[in-house]
Amino acid sequence: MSIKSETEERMTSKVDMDSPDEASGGDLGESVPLKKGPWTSAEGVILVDYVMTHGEGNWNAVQRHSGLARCGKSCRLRWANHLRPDLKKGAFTPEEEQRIVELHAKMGNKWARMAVELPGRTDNEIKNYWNTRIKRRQRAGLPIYPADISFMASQNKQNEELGAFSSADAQNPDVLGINNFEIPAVEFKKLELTHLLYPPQLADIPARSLLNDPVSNFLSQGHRAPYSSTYFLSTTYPAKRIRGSESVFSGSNGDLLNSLQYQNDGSLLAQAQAQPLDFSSYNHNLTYDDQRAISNIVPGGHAYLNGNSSSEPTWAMKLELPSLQNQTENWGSPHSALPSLDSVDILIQSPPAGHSESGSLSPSNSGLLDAVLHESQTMKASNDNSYQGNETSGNAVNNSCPDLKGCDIYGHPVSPLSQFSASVFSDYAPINESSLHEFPSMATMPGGEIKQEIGDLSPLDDEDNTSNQTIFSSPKTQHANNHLASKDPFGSCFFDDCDWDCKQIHAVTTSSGQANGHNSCSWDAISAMEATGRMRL
DNA sequence: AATTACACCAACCGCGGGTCC
DNA sequence: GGGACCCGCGGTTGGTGTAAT
Repeated sequence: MSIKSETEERMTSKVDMDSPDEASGGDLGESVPLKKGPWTSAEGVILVDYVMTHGEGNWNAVQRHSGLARCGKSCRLRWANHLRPDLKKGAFTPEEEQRIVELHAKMGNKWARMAVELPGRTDNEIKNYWNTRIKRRQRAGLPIYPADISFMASQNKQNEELGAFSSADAQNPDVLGINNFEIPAVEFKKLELTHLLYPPQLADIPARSLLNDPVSNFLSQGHRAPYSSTYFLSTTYPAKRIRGSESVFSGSNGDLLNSLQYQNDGSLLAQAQAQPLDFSSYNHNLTYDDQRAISNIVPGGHAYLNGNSSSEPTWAMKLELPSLQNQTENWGSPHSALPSLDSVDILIQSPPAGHSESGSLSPSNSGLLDAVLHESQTMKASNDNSYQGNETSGNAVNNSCPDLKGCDIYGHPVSPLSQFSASVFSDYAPINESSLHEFPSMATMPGGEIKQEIGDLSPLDDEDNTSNQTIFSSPKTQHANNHLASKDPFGSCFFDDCDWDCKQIHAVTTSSGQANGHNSCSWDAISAMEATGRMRL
């Protein structure tokens, strides 16, 4: 267990100077040489302690306040990608992998936004996964997207080329914060026919997932973090600290636990940063054996996520609309950045004719307000089509797609993928011969020309995660739960370099105000780990 | 056993947007 | 209005582990 940390220490013994970029940040004028390279567990603990005390944000102040010789950017990255308590580590599940493919098809390389759709996953993880996947598929001579999703992707590309809205934005009402608007859904439904033509095939699944990957299996068997995208805001759209406020926390860290906001279903409504004391999601450095052992002890973990508190967050939260950066990219430039897969992706070059035939507002020829309205419509439509229910459309035949004419789309079960596909398709979905050339014949798709890359799935019900949430309720067992769960930010300390100083960790965590017993780095937990043989003291 | 190729991961870098002063 | 600062995103690089040869 400690091998990695020792290696890590050796690696990080080489200390580089900070980049000019960060050095120009202003607050770092103390000329303290900033360290680069891999983080040590000790640094991680310092950072965790800092965040627990001061909250997220103001990263450049970390060095100032904690003495951590890391630039703010590095701190933010470390926190966001590794130390954040809501991270879901381990291999992507097949469902997640498919979701990534879908998301990429509609969003392109918008990793952060994809991460919002994949609770517990970071943009970096997704990006790494995708890049690896691309390489693998290119080497294998496979298209980047499976046929069904490829079609979707091409549509998305087409939309972009037409200066249309990014459907990605429309897919994210939380981001827009206007999901309460009553705007008639006027689009997309006709495209539900896709689910008839393309049974939900898994996108390509890496070899490790096709194998009997214990981690994947573990995760796919329902051991998932009980997060839903409704509350998982990730670091992509965090509620920022109000500039100038020294701390976002009004009280002790104990208050933090009470300041979490939950929805009726028990899911956490407030931002992930509101729960900096839940370290139950850190299994980054655990081996599978570790995870298995832990899962045997504490199935599910995340005990206190299922808590119930209606109190308002006490930290300063600034609600903000999303940046229009992406929208404007899509609206303004007909040559806006395309998914980076252009060279290999299958593209559909279709005429813009019929673009506006739905009667929906088109941002391509209107101003911001129209754009917002358009997006609202899109959003509403996508909401109507997304995942729940088998609502079908009365006007679902896409006349612009000859191959799809006449498809009876009524009364068929709607797969999540298809629902998704429908939601991301716009009303213009023409397809030309070149694209059909590239695709396997649509007529043959359902039958099996498409390589079925993975067998039966057991789709996980994100809505049903609550069953895994509360396992232990007593404070004492909750200690163990929080820290023995497979995602424990202190796991790296426990498992990597326990020799470092568990007592120090304990001191750090308990001194940070977790008086209510939640999330403190309990010796109960350590003892429990010791009992499993997964930890040495 | 040694070498190579690949997969995976963590971290850095540059850039641009937003906010504050 | 403009500069400074902060933050986040996407691209890229480099290290490590592992399977294949």
